[in-house]
Amino acid sequence: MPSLSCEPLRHGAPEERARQATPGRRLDGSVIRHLDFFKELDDSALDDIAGAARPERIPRGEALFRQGEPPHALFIVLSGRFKAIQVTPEGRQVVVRLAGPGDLIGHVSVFAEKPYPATPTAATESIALMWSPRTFIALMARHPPLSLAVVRNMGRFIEEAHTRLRESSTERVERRIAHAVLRLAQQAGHRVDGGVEISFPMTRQDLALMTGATLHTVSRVLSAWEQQGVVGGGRQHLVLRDPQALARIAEEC
Amino acid sequence: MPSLSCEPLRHGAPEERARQATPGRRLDGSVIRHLDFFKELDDSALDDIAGAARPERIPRGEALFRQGEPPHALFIVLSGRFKAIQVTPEGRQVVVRLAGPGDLIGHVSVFAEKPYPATPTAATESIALMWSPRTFIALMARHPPLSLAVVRNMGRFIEEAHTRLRESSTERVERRIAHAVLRLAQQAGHRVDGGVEISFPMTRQDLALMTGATLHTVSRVLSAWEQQGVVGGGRQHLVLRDPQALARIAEEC
DNA sequence: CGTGGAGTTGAGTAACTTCAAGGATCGTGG
DNA sequence: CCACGATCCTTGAAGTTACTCAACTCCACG
Repeated sequence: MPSLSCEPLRHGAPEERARQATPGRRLDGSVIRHLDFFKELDDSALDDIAGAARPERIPRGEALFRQGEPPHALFIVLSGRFKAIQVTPEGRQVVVRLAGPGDLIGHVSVFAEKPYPATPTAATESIALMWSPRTFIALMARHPPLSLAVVRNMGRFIEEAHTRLRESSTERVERRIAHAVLRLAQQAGHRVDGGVEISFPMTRQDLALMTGATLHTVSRVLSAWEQQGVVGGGRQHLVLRDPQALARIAEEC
Repeated sequence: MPSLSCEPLRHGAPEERARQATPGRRLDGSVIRHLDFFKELDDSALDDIAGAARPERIPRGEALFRQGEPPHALFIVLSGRFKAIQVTPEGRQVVVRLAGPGDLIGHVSVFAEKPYPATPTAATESIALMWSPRTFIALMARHPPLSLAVVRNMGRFIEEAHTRLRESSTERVERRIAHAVLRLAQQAGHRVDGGVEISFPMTRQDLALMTGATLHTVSRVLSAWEQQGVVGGGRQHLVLRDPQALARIAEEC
């Protein structure tokens, strides 16, 4: 791992965390039953798992935790969206990941017993469940299917990382952006008349951070696409008008 | 996932696999006890795990399996080195990973139940243990610490992927190469007089595939470093003469 | 109605790639 | 032992992509 010596990390705005933990009674399995992640688990396991969790509401713009902190918890997203931003020692940023309902956050650090590698910020108001490392590991030992679910989830995770890695080293910017937009549409798009809309605020800057391009290049590319009627929308708002055309741009032989 | 429609994948040379499975008796825990990966497991568990495995000897240049195949097994490296090469739909290659003793191979696909995403080729003569998916999943259920070990291992995996992802989108080629070489030295270097030697054949081409650069650029960069006395060696052979200098190149603010 | 975040667009340029040609090193078979 | 083909490596020159720098517009929101 590269040292952090070069420059003190800046962790975005220094706002205080004032998250709201819903107080009171233990949760039951019903809050997580619908999530794909838990589909192999039976009701009593679900109750056990949910019962050990603490729910948190995270307002837009707030972070679940911050890069560099020791991993004190792991989370699963119930609703909303997070973008995980990693800051390099030189102060550059990268969006390493987007997470939506059913995605685990922080598990990698918890299992590896290493500091969180990125800061996951709520892109929209979100709700997540939280467990302490020990609690969760105990749950895994108690419910083997949970282990398997974690492993499967991490597998998908790795696949995505490798896909992006491959893209970023073999593909030109325009294509990378096309892939990123298609992935976004798949993960977080909903149909509207005349296209698929990305259902959370997405700036050119974000797209740039996701593709390893600059804000400027992304803007130029999107402008060109807009003229061709491939995408639409403006200001933190993206609509895919012609997915086929975009797919062609992404895959062109 | 991008479709594979563009062009039929070429899988390198069409040599037949003539691997040698050591025949005969069940293995016992002694073959895996020394591996870091298994350090949380007790002797009876180790015997159980090793006993269910089949050892394979893989000569240099042979593949453990091929990209696109359904995952019929997962492996752990006992000795040797593999490089996992992914071929893009357009026919470009990327080295997504290097694996040495104690590393799992194929687990991601097995758990995700998706085709293998890359072809791991032995960079030197290697020995690996093999399990069928069902066997291994049963072992995990039987030995919770094994699950945990898998999860931890995948965690490190993800971290590395993210590090590379970040590097490849924020760093210039020279630095990416510096990081790659440092990582190599760390993972597979041994001290020799006047430096650290990478202990398996490593071509400029490989380095290029690992960093998303071209063979030519890598060659130029290494030539420059050689003149400065930072690295040495030739033809598939790399010696780090001045790790400090390289670290400076890699981290420079 | 002004302020700031978000986006656009142009001009210049650096970093890499591509193209091209040739040199070094290895293994193999005569 | 030497010639050979196959890899691997080097280096120059030309060409491109996408970045940097810079100025400007648009819009939302207080």
